[in-house]
Amino acid sequence: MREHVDADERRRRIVDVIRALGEGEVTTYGDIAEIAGYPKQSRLVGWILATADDDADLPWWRVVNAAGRLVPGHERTQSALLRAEGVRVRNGHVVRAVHGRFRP
DNA sequence: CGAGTGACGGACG
DNA sequence: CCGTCCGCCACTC
Repeated sequence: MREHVDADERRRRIVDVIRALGEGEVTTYGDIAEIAGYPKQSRLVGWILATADDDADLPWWRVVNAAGRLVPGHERTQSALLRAEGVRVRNGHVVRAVHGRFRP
């Protein structure tokens, strides 16, 4: 029982951090995990986003990996959404965000 | 219970 | 830039 609660807690905190991302703000999986209080657990963030419902109200397009690489299979959609917020994207990578922790 | 997998990351070659 | 290892969590077989 304890385990399930902890896992749910982690998921909840991470989702909250992602929801807090604003326009033009780009952050990495690793930073989200760290901000949520679970450093080094970037895979957990990726898993949560990958299994999240489409109507989960999560700005997934503002999350990229440490190299700035866009989500495999969603580059078109993601780059369009990011560019609409003023984020510079090139060759499937975020070159420069308006806000956020991501730094090339 | 162990191996494999994944929208990850960092160290190495 | 690519591939390999290892570490991390959750989940499937």
